[in-house]
Amino acid sequence: MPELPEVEMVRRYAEEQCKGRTIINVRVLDEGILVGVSRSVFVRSVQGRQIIGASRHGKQLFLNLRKGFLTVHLGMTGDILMLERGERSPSHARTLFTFDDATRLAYDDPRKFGALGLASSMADFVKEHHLGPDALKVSKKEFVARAQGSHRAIKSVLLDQHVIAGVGNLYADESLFQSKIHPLAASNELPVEALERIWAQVRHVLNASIRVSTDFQMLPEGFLLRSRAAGSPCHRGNGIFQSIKVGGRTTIFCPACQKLI
DNA sequence: GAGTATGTTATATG
DNA sequence: GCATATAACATACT
Repeated sequence: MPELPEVEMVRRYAEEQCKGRTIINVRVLDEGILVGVSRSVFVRSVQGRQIIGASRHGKQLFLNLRKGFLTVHLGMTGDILMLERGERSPSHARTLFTFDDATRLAYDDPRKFGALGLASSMADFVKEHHLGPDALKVSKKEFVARAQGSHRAIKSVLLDQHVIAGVGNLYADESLFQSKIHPLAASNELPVEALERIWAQVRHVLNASIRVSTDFQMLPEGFLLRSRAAGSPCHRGNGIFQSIKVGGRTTIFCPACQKLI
């Protein structure tokens, strides 16, 4: 599911569905999903609290409680969904929250890479986890400065949540494709102009995806994500999309459009 | 069975 | 200690 645009969709859903509701019961079905907090402290801190909103920093989601924050990271396969009264919980539900009106919220996560926890403030959480600024909020100047601080491949830098928070494997490929930059280009060797282009494309790509509710098929023509597959032709003409590994992650790019500088 | 998957982090290495 | 690279986590699907 989850890179910044997908998490933003979940945030909106959570806010729509949960705002104003009070959690009266918590069932932790799989304790492994709790991070940095014991089951008893988690339950005690959440039970009886009202949800007053939902926030996001990069891929990290926060349910704003009347006091404190319930932190949610969706990992690879996490999702949240509201259950109507009596509705069966999904097969990989890891935690169930019951509200005062008997509806329930399920945290579902087959692969269990996600995490639930507590934080006293978003700033605290961001600091503690050394997260970089949100990919949609970072200024051009700060992005360039941060990218210049690493000699790794630019794609690895985009994926590093300590540099900026929110870009994952798919949107990193898309942003570099739109910027016409090779994923293996050394971050600190890219001209400032190229880094500025990447900054602009990261926001463009993330915003475009949010605009279509992360339905890739609804993206405008010319987006790699509409058909991200090695061997398929680049719509710009010459190239054939190629697959390589960068930092252990599958990377699709067009060798004709994205030349190594 | 092998290979792959939208993420993070502990561990290894230089 | 720092920057970087890699393995490991758990499950489903092709």
